[in-house]
Amino acid sequence: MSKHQKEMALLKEHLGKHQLKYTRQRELILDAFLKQEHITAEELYHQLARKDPHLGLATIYRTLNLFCEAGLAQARHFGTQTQYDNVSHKGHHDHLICTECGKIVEFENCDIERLQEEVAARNGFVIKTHRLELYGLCSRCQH
Amino acid sequence: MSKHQKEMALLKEHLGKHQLKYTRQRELILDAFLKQEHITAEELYHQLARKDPHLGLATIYRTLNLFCEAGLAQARHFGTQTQYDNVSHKGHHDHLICTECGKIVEFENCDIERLQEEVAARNGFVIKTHRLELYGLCSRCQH
DNA sequence: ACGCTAATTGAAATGGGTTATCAATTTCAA
DNA sequence: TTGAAATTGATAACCCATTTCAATTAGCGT
Ligand SMILES: [Mn+2]
Ligand SMILES: [Mn+2]
Ligand SMILES: [Zn+2]
Ligand SMILES: [Zn+2]
Repeated sequence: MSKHQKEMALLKEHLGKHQLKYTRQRELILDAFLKQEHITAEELYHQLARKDPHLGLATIYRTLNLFCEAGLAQARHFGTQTQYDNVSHKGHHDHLICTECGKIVEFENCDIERLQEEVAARNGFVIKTHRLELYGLCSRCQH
Repeated sequence: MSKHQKEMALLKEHLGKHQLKYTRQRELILDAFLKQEHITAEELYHQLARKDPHLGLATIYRTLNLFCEAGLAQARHFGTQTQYDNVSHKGHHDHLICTECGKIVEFENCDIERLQEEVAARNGFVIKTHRLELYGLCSRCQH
């Protein structure tokens, strides 16, 4: 029995509802994707090149977008590329980014998260996702 | 005396500090930019095409990036394009975005801003800018 | 005012990430 | 098993933004 029973079931449910097919490529990509917390299409492409050198980059993109629609993944534009977050990993975090050297620090702050919910509620919104990025200079680049 | 005395002074200060020049094009773009709350490079390009049909799009991009460095503007990737916010117009604000109907609510929350500073300080960063976007469903789209 | 040098410009080419196209292949329900 | 419909991989197209480069211009020292 596979380790990712639940996610595979979720995907197959989505496929069934939309007359989509469960292909060898989708299985391959799903397996690789679920091992990650978050990954880009290019990274996944290079990882999978070993298992199947003929797997196309377009298929990776198509499949990751499919995962988003099925609720398995969540796209997050980061810098120039798109990160696809594995929703089944619970580790939400935000980012501190040094505009000088590119250093990135991940952080989590539940007070901020709570205040975001309050702001949303005050405006009648229900938040599904969010992005918080702080740009500045790291300690090394301040001099 | 121009209406945008303060912003022009800020720009000229930045130019002086970096051996940059005050050109006809930069003056033209500054005037048009300061009339907006936020605008894309393409929009500005079309607006200014009437005043100077030879003004190049590359110059618009270069100048808007210059404005960002001088602190007059703030770039915000929104949808597929980049919005350049006029900092003097509204001051800083963040966004609540409905993923269903596209409704956008601007908000400001100084508690969140303060906590951001704390997170940054704890990691040795000095924040220059940030972006906070909350995606979800507005009250109308929740049904 | 003049001349020099470095910054700036416009037009066009280039870039990077993503999506569209399309003929060949594969899935899966009948 | 069969065949319509979905999928695939290779590649072209996209789109916004940046880079290139020769010609022009700004602005300092004289
Ligand atoms: Mn967060
Ligand atoms: Mn803010
Ligand atoms: Zn740094
Ligand atoms: Zn809505």
